[in-house]
Amino acid sequence: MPELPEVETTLRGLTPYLAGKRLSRVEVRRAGLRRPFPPDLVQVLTGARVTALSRRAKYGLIHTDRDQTMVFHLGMSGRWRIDPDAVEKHDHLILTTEAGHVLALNDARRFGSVDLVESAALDTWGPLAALGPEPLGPDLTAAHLGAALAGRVSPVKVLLLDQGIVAGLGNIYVCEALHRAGISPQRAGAAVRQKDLPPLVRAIRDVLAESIAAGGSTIRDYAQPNGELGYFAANWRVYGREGEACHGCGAPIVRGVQASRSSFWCPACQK
DNA sequence: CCCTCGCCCTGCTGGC
DNA sequence: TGCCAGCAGGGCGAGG
Repeated sequence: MPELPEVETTLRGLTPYLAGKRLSRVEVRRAGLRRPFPPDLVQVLTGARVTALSRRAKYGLIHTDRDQTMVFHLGMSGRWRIDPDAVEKHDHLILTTEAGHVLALNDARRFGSVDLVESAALDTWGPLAALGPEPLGPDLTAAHLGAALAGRVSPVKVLLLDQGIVAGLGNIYVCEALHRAGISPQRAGAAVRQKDLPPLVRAIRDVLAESIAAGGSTIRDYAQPNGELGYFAANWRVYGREGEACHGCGAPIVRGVQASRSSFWCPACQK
């Protein structure tokens, strides 16, 4: 499930193939994903040169020399396949570069998206404008988090999934960060104490940075046609571990549903 | 404004 | 072996 670290790893994998390169062919194989593809997608991208790649939250940005930026979201099952042996089911968009490399956007569940946005207006484009601070940047502070959680009755787990509070966290990394910080996902936002905030910020940063490092360590694999990513799964301490022993105290990890999504936590370590 | 819920979509898993 | 219900969940809109 692509969250911030997976999108970051994806962009690092794509950069050598796309940055500075001209797109010689753009093939759309279905009308769209979550939303229809922009009607002028092929026209705008064909012959365009990619000037840079970047990330905002879980969005990947492919900047071009045509004053338009292609913004993609991987949703639940999206991934880019690099130089695949053959076109596969769910390869919805295929870019070919001047150098002959093929990049296929594959998304079985089609929760992802592809948009074209005026490069000069990226910051004001709706989905990006509403985002909170980057968790690995300087703006995610204990003070910011404290202000965002203050007075909220929603569980801290649900609030951390809100992209307007912190941009880029998903279900897995929220569960992992809360475990590292010793905070129960069920605690109300308003019940997160001042002294809990710096450890929570640190936990968020640490788990994301460690996951990116793990993804980066398998970036060589990413460049293979099968496109498999290192998903950091071996390092999950609570996610998907219902009934297994907490690495910290040995108590069994429990699972609960919050806002229609699974939460995993250690009831002994997380209060 | 705050909060919850349901929808979208398909591959995988487990039960029978 | 085959069938099928249930589950996975990010973003977004509807409704209380």
